[in-house]
Amino acid sequence: MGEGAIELAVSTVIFALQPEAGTGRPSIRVPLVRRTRAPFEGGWALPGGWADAREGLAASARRTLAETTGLEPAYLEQLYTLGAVDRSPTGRVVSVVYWALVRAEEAEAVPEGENVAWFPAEELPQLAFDHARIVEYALWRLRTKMEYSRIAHALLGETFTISELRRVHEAVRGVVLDPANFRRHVESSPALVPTGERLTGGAHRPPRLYRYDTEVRLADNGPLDDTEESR
Amino acid sequence: MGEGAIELAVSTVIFALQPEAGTGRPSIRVPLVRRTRAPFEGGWALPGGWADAREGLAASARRTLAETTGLEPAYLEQLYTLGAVDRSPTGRVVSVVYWALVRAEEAEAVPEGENVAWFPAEELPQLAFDHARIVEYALWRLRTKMEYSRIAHALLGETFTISELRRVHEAVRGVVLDPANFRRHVESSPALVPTGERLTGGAHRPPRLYRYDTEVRLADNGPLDDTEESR
DNA sequence: CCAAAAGTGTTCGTACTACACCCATGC
DNA sequence: GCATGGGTGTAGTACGAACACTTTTGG
Repeated sequence: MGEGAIELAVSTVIFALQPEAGTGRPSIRVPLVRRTRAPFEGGWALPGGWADAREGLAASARRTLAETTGLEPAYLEQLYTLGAVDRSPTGRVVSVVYWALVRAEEAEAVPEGENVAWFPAEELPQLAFDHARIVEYALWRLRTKMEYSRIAHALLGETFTISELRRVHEAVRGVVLDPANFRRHVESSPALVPTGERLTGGAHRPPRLYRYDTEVRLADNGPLDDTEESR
Repeated sequence: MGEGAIELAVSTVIFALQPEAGTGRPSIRVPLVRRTRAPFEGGWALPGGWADAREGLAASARRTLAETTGLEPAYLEQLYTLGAVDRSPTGRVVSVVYWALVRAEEAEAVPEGENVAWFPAEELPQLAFDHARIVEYALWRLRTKMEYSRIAHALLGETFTISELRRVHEAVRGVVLDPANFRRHVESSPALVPTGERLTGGAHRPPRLYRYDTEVRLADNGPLDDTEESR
């Protein structure tokens, strides 16, 4: 036993919401980086890099993310570990994949260029390795988890209106939600606390602003929660 | 970058139902193996071993399982990848952990001895490394998933009665279920098909036997399903 | 016939859906 | 004052929990 021929990599699927060009409606976007080395040199791939023996896996994810895109996600969770024998043409690579959510404001700050660009999650270019399937899985996970947990707020700013929160759900889950029922649904959670402030400057009745109680965990990840993950 | 100092291991948490000694009610059991090497020599640990560069991760899980316990699980799914820097005293080890279900009949066939033994999932001995937390997480996952998927049948034989299925749910989820409502609930699934046979030999009215349609997937694992997993 | 599990029927409460309606603000 | 999104009220419905009741076997 004891085999040294396996290299360990870490990749992250990052999601952010950005207003669509035509309509102003938010849509899911994913940042990709251009590969500067073979294999797939010049092709698009998920941000990531090699795991470092001196740091935990989540720390590696955060570090490689910062190095390649400059992003520091509000939410980070392990997704899956891929280890098919033939997934890299250069040798045996096992990838621990994370998925992350960043707030719209922070996503803006990423300097788009030749090496980093945001793509609509539904219209990705050809991706290196098995990264296309990874993104697909991450998207499925995001959608599934948004239905039963409160991760949506990791895509928003510190405070937000109920409409903004609803539009996040609508964009991610691809549905249209009844404003009245949605309001009651999220207001029933004690984690959603009104700030007392209102959002002024809009064209109509100024909506109340809310924030999430940070004491309450975003999602129930079971006994393995807040270990090296979950921020 | 490119760091070779990380060793990659694979472990599996296996669950089976075995009738309790006192009452005849089924209870969740986990097989553990005795460590034959330092660190934690002589202590109990999860079955596993080193990943082999020539096989996929799930294949490594199946192989190490067969080598250490002789078991070939009916259900196998990736659980989590642990990679804290200090989780092994001998160096940096990253473990890809799987969880599995085996049928009661197959669990019987495992020769208990000095090196392998079944323990009630709630009363485990001191475990090596961070394996105690892993089992806790796997148990949480098993319970959560049993509520919304149909994995229960992986703990039963080819055919089974609705009562047997209900007792599996009761044992795993630790609840008492109404037989009438449970029946209606599972019968509403088209994947549960009556064989036409009845289980005779009991003391009372012979119940109908059912089996699961194997065409239907056990659980929705999203786009990453039936890759190298899910048998 | 009796005990006990198999299996059916019915009621009740809750939670979600749909939608009617009032409120408050900028223009 | 009117258009529009913010916010409240309410009736209809689907689904699960509780439980009474009938059926079928072995002893």
